[in-house]
Amino acid sequence: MSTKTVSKASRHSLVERAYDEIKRRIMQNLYPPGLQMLEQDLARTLNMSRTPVREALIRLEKEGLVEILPRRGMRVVPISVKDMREIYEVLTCLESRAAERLAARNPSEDEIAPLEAAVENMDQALAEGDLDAWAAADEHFHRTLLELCGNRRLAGMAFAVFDQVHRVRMVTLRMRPTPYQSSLDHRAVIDAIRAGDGRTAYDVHHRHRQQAMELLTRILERYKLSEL
Amino acid sequence: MSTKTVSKASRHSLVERAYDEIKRRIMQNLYPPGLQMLEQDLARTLNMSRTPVREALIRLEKEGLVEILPRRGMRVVPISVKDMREIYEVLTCLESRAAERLAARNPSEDEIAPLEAAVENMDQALAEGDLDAWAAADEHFHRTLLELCGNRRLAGMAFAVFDQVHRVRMVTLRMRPTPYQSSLDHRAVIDAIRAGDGRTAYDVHHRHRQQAMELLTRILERYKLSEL
DNA sequence: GTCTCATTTAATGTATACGTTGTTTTGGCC
DNA sequence: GGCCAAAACAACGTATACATTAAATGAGAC
Repeated sequence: MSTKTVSKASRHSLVERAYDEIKRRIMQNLYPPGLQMLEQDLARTLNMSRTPVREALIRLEKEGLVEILPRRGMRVVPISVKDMREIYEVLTCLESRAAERLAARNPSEDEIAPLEAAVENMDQALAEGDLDAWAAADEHFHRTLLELCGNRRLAGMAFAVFDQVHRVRMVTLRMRPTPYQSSLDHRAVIDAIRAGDGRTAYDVHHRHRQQAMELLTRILERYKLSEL
Repeated sequence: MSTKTVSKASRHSLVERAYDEIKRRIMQNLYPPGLQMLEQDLARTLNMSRTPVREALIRLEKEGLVEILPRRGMRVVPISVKDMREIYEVLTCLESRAAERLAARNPSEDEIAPLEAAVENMDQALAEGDLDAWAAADEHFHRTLLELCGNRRLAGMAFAVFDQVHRVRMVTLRMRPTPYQSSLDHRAVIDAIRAGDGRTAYDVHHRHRQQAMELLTRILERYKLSEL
């Protein structure tokens, strides 16, 4: 395998490619929870040597997506109900705080626009019965909220746990009742942000996340999905 | 450098040694903020090849202690006032939630004992005028609170940011007024935990962290410590 | 003197080599 | 047939090799 074969305009490093690709496969459930794979096999699959794969795996382990098993390669971390609750608890804290913070710093209408747009997309997707589009728009709202909050560390940490439950959200998407409530909640948060009312933004979003967690918990238990 | 030279009962891997050692040097300010160092030099210093050093650096970067500068090695991340506020904001959220959670799950007296002991040590250290011992005991209280809270992810994330400000706490330790208030706050949290009063535990600890942040901010600004 | 561009240099990013060690398999014994 | 020890194997952890490329250097024009 000559290094010249990498001709394809890859201004990205191999580590980055390995990282992106493995992460994508995990998030899209191509590498399902519990899957074990050797460094060698990953390297072969990705058409590179073990070195960049190892470095990508270390990053993914720190993000909680993967577990490095000495001498047995890596394992895709499965999410139990308990894990899910842990993650949502963290998300609840951090995102609510983000909403509060954003309200407190009185953002311009331009900054709020993407939030508004995301909620519009959620409603439209629901009207069209396109659950995948709804999920994408909802995720976009949450991510934007975090990006706007002005605390990079807080946002980064929330993103990490968000990615950990992405798969669970996708799998359970069609097991939950139609999520009409979400855009109502989000609009209420936006209103509070516009009004500069941090307290309300915090409370509304906090309740929103809390309820999402309870819902997911019930679904996982009802469908006996002990590990995802 | 033969691999057999590693005779010294090191059941730890080299990556682990590199990680621990570099982290220690950063936290103890032997590698001060802003310091740049090449992988080569680190490897030479630690008496190992670049491979384990690189892997350790990736971990440290994910923890926010170090920045990997492509082709220029690593840099010890300096903490600005803004960073400090970001970190304390995250700590405030997460730790308060930990306190609330711990109160809610009604811990046994055995579990509470280490918290109690930590506060005792803080008081004793203050009585003896031993600020370093006070800082250690205070840190111990905060860490124990997180360990007991029952949410591993929450605790892990809080630990990470806690480590990021450790250096700042140490440097400013002797610039702040004698911290008599801390043990009062901590005892109030313990009382609330004992009473199963999550709300109070949350509020008291939240205020405690918030005030610590304001104090640190003022100190950094007064002493013109723009980056630590 | 300084600005530009080619050349050189140095450190990296990645591949490969290799010894170590945990695991599996084999063969012998009961 | 089942169990245990020893050998074979496999994968890793680490070291090393090497091509790449960003940065530094220097020559030449103005």
